[in-house]
Amino acid sequence: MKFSLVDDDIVINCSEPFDLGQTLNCGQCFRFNEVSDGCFEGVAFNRHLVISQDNDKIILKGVSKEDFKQIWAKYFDLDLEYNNIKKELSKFSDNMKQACDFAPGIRILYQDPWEALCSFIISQNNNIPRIKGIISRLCENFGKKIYDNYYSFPEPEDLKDLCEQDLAPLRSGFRAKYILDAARKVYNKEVDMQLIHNMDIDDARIELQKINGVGPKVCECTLLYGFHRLEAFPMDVWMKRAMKALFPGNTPEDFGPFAGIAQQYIFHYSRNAVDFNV
DNA sequence: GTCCAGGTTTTTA
DNA sequence: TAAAAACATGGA
Repeated sequence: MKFSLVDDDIVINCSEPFDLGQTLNCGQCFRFNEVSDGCFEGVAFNRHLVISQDNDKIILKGVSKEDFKQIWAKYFDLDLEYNNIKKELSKFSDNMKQACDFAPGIRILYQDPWEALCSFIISQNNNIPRIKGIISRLCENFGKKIYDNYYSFPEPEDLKDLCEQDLAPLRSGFRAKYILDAARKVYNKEVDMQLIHNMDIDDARIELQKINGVGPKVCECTLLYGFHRLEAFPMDVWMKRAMKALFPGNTPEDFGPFAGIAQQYIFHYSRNAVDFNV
């Protein structure tokens, strides 16, 4: 997508679907908040970002050309042509088309793999407001201050020597021991996040599930949102309901190489538009 | 007080 | 093996 430097800001002129609210509030990331109408503030890749949308323009405040190219263009997946992908997905069935059309501006973020892993460990048997709270406290307590009240996501190294008691301020419950196991195994490369990038996806699945507290669902979320493996297909309670009601008999593989994108549209659509009681 | 939340592990039959 | 129960916490 085309962008320009205006004063000290980056302005994206959207030629492809991109809705900031839909993208940041569809349950794939937990560190951005809407601070005013259409304006979001948060942290990713150790950088504080203020980003807002005005129709087809998206403005990244005070962002340099270098940071935009190296960090944010990749984070917001700006090189992928979602129009083409959604056109293909919509052919799958009428329900798939409905899901694509419900929130057409969703893009799959390319987050930091470790942050995605840790975030979705915290997400298990939990609700989104509380997930955000726990992650926020994790960053405040163990990350580095970046700007004002904004903190970086702590690295495995920052957590590896802690004990469960040290994580008590997070109020993460039984997930604390999982966070620590993940930090240790990623730090000592028992689970090598670099190698996972180039692994066959089934090997990557086995690798990630070496971590205590990481099962199929957390694993798929990590692969999709942290490694940008767009064929990964997280099956949570919502997706199970949706598959049964809207895609009976289908499996994730049926959706093809961009199944993960299909999943995100279905997930958001099911949570916000489908009444499963009828 | 009960139920539930983008699940996984542990226990039980 | 497969199905329950347990796991912390907090809001509805």
